[in-house]
Amino acid sequence: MLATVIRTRVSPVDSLSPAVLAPRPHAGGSLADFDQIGTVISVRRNEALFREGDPGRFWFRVLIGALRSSRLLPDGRRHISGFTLPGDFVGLEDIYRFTAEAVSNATLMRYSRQTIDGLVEQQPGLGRCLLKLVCGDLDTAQSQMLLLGRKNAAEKLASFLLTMADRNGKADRISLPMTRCDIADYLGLTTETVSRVFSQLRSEGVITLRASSEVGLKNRSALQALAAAA
Amino acid sequence: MLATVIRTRVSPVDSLSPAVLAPRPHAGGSLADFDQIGTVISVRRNEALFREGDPGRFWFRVLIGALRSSRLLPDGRRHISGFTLPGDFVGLEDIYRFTAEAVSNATLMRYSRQTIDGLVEQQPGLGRCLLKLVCGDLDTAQSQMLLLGRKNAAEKLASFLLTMADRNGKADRISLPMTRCDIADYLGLTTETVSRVFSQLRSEGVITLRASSEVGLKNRSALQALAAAA
DNA sequence: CGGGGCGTTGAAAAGCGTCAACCCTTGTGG
DNA sequence: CCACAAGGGTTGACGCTTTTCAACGCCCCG
Repeated sequence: MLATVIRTRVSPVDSLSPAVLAPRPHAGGSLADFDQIGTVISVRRNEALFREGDPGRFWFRVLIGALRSSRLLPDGRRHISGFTLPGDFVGLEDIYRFTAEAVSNATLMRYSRQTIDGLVEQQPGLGRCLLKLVCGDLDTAQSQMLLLGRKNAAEKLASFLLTMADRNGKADRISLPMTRCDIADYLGLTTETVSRVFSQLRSEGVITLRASSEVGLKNRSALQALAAAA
Repeated sequence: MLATVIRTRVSPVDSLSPAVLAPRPHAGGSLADFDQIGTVISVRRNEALFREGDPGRFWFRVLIGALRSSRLLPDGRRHISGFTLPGDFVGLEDIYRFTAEAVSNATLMRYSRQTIDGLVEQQPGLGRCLLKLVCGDLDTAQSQMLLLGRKNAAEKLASFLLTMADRNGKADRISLPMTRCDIADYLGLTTETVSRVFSQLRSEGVITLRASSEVGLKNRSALQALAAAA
């Protein structure tokens, strides 16, 4: 096991773009209050932020980089329930229900759960914000269940690429921080199948791949047709 | 489209067992306050309580019967994100994210969202209760994603049967209110595969089937071994 | 008595997984 | 500076699980 998975460093917070630090649109304004009470920390690629079953003493928000939230079956099969990207929160539970690891070197804000509970006690609007955040996560989870249970490999990858593009500022080129294996464990596929569908989409001219992690969306409507609903 | 999906009837609430009306163990005591402000309604099998995209004006709790929450792809493929059984809540969103229909004739408590918001405003503990409820739903959803993405048909059905038995009071015989098709759409399978796995488990002596909806758990540890983690 | 919904079973097909080989990049140590 | 190892990615061949398509039985209700 890793000895110390969380290491505190001096904050590079001044170099962050304001857009990243601003609350997410649907989160409501009050979340900005949290910026006062957080600590900036860093985690390195593949380090765990917390593990399934740990007491949930902190809440986190990604500033730079990306996290993955995963669960394991006893025989080692893994599923990734989500990726946490800049601006997103993770870890609002009494006891963590999954393991959170860094997909790439990442910089985070860490909020003490006690402090948050205190703030919520004072400002009831903040509680509504948290409730909305978790309801949004639930909505996302239900979309993902539809994907996992009812979409084929190409539809899964198309949905994934469109979602990543949207979260990445709706650009037509995305830089994927996670490996093919991470994507496979997120979509309920194997790395080989993910790789094959990437190749297939490229050969059809739907996407470009200048490097394996650099995806250009050449034909968005084709992707949307594949993704069907999302 | 159904003209009136919600019909109010005189309450048969006196006939309910106290266990059903009591708050769920992990929900905290304050939820009992809601019993004062609700209306008892009935829905008939296959009637919709609300539909994806409707404004979320009510919150519901099942007293008798069962509901299914489902989403559709444009071509008709369906996924059921969950079943709502006696004691469970459903519909805590600004805008409903899925369609809720009755799996069997059902009796529900209906709470106005406005009234709930007012109560939460007065009692901050209530907000924490709701947050915990939604976090629990998120936990369940993530387990289900692991199931959908990484378990095979037999493992899926074993997990499902054990979960249903637990929710049904941990008995060794369960009466399934939903059809094979509902189960299939919940587990990301087809009705044929569900039926085949039922037959296979019966032929292995793991379960009994006196009727297609009456399942006896003969060999719980075999089911648990199949379900692996859940 | 008849019809429709639901469930079961069989045979064939397809999609995805498994296994294996190979390439490329990166980083490490001699 | 180069050699080599390790991790990630791609591609091919093959096989298995699940889906698809079809037929049929059962039960309930009109």
